[in-house]
Amino acid sequence: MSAQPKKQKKRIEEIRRIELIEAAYRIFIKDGLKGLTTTRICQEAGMSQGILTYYFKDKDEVLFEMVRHANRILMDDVVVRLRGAASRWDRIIAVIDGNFPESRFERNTANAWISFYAEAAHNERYARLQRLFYRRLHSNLASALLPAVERAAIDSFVLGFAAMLDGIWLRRGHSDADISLSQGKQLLTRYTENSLGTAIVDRLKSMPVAG
Amino acid sequence: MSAQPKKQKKRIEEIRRIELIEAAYRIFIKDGLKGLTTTRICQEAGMSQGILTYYFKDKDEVLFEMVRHANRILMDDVVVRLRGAASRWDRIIAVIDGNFPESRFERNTANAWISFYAEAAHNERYARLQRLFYRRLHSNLASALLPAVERAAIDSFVLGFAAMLDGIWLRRGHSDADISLSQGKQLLTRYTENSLGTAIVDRLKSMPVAG
DNA sequence: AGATTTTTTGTACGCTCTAACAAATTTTTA
DNA sequence: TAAAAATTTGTTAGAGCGTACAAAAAATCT
Repeated sequence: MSAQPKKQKKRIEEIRRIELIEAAYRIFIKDGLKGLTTTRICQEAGMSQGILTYYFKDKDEVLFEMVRHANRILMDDVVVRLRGAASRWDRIIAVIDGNFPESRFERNTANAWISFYAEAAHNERYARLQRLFYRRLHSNLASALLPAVERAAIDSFVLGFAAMLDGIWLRRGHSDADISLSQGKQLLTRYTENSLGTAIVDRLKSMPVAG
Repeated sequence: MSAQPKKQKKRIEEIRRIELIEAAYRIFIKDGLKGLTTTRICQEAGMSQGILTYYFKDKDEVLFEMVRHANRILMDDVVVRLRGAASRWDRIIAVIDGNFPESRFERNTANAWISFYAEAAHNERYARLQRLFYRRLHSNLASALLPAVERAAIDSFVLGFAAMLDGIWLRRGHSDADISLSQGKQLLTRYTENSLGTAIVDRLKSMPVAG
């Protein structure tokens, strides 16, 4: 067996896996975890049912990869914005804006993630992802605050920040009309300003990011 | 047909319905909506399977009544505290304390409600309940604020309040260790103080509730 | 009271959906 | 063209809901 076919095989396998993950993602956004059956995933991907367990151990593995995929889409947004941030305050705004992507802040996406949260209560793998997401948020915010705010205060601040963020998405799940993108951002920005106080906010605005 | 037997029938029917609803509630708190199968509900109630559709139209009706029952348990707490509130500020504290009942602020209960939120995305009856819950919260807070704060400001405040409240419960669903009861109350109290400002808070503290 | 009817309770079956697997078929590779 | 890989089709086993029906109990009637 030469290297060529082996590579080819690997390539096709990778392609199929990605196609299935993306198909699962589309269904996830449309109907949440509830709509995700093996049959529907394969159908959405334009393949026959049995193919799923050929490329994945089981359905759970697809869903797990799909959630990582879905999160990466959101996180890439944050990463790009963080790069463009000049001041430490801009970094916080980058986190806020990144967590409210124009094109994705809508009912279906919100509900999809809520269904993920609900599932995480019974699924340890999902729960671990959830913890990872939280640590990332904490780390992103801490990196903007750390020299100006002490650790304990940061922990408490992030706790409230995350709660407000999740709560806003939760409400968006009710209806697109209940809360708008700008209202969401405003609530989080105000929370941040109020929690930190004007003195620290002013300091953050004048502090460059380079360590 | 005399009135006596007819009355008797009504009574037994009501008893059985309540027994089933309470059984469903116990399972709901333990395992969320996911754990609620007809078989398990009847088993928990100490009855046989088929009984459920004799007293209810279908499973959905039991679940619907169960959610109302579950919400009433939480709301009674709020109502009692509201009665005991002397100042308008005390009414806000009553809403906060009532939404964090000592005995029920734990992982399982939180996750049960999250599973309800997830379901509401696809179930119009649940969605209507959700809206009702939100209106109640809005009304409770507005009745404490209305003379001192204008309508538009109240709407925005309640939006953030609800988001923070839901977000805190959501985090409690992750783990009992992530956030404590007192931390939760503190976050909401601080949010309220910061949003309204010390001037208004002071006014509310000195305003009696009697209209 | 004894028979008859109604109400209540318990059981069993059928239908649908789903995940996972196995066998058969097609396609690709050597 | 033979072997290997990729894909499809069909099967199996299990869970859950709802319904139909059987059994038991209670109420009513004569």
